[in-house]
Amino acid sequence: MKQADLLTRTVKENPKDEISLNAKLLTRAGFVDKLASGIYTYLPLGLRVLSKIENIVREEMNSVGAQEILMPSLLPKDNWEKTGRWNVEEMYKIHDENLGLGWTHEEIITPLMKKHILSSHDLPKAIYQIQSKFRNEPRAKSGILRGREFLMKDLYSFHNNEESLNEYYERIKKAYFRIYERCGLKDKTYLTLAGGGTFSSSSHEFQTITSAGEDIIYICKECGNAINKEVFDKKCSCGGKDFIEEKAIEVGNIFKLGTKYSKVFDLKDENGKHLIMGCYGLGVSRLMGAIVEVFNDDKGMMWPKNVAPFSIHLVSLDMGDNDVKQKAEEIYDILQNSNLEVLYDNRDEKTAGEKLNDCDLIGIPMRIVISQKTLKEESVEIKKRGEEKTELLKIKDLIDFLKNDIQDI
RNA sequence: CGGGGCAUAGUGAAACGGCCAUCACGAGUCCUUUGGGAGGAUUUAUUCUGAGUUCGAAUCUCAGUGCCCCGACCA
Repeated sequence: MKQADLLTRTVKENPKDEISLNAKLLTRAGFVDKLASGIYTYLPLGLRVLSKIENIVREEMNSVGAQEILMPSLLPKDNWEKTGRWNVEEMYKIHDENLGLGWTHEEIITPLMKKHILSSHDLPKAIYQIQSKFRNEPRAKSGILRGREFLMKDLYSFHNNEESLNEYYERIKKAYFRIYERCGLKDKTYLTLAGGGTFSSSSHEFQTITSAGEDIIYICKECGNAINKEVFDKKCSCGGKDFIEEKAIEVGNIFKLGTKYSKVFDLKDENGKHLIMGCYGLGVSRLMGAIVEVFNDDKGMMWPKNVAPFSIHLVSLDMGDNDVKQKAEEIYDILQNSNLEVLYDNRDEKTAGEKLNDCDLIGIPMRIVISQKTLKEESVEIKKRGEEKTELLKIKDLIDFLKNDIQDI
């Protein structure tokens, strides 16, 4: 992608109407645009990140045998009245229609499964979707961390015995940790015991430590897992004695639903036994916000390699110099042909300072600068985001270097 | 939903009830510039909406709307 053609440009000033760090940085760098409170457009750079996270989630869900579908967002009233969740605050309703916007999908997936799970031979099954959810939040806040419209992965599993559900529940825990690891959040994310809420006796949250978080968790020094405040206040269980209190943002939540919904919609096996369900949510757009909150410095964002909008930011200074310009174009073509994702700053009217500051703000993991100075040495300058160190590298060695080192970025 | 704050150009800010609403950045055109936000010339507004007070309102009053923050809420 040539930066001169990119839809968005960066801005120097923080938006007046955003306080949260993720909103400030994402807005200044042109990743998102706020349309209304808690409602954001994902612009080209932002969408690239969102899609990468989405694909990581998708791959990990597929790896535990879950099958992807896409359910509607516009949902008829009947199903919701059966579960008593039509007149809840979360639900946006369409005036004069018996339709509401989906904020969760048990009411849809459960009756849907009646058509496809015909006997215990069809079990277990795990079905998920990645879809925009709508929630009438009493207070949207913190940029893309808590929105009224947001992207969420919701997975539902169906079983005819506890062992099967428990086994799948544990597999999902592992899959979730692989997702957080691939997003660079492994060291910051804790499995957290949560209260049963309205649904069930067993639920876990995945909490990422950040001061932007809304929740308080207590991390057990002995087992490395955490307990949320609600549970902690009730009983200091888990055996451990030493806890560390941290602010955290909930980036995932898994539940054992039991038969709550299968009973309402009469979803059962051939023996007339109601199926047992599990439910596993993960906020994709919230995860993106959490990553920004964790990885940044005073100059901008610092994307982990797997979710970065591009893996290389190629910057050409001295665009007035034809030799530099020509060489930069050449390098860009070579990188493109090597299937590397490159944002190429080919803007000729921008000063060096502006271009380099944009690199820091946008936060692509590796920066390659070519200028009169480097060209004299037949080299380019390599710098990783977040490191001060720069090194000159002969242009002829560039591709080999990237092939070997791109994994380490 | 309770409490607080804010609303002026694309963005960020300034302006005592009184002259043509000012400045910076951005953007457009022309010229010069290029290793950490460069210089000159020129262009860039329905002061959120509606009512009211006043000779006169960006400024005061009332109502509405929107946004942010704290709390409550929250698969």
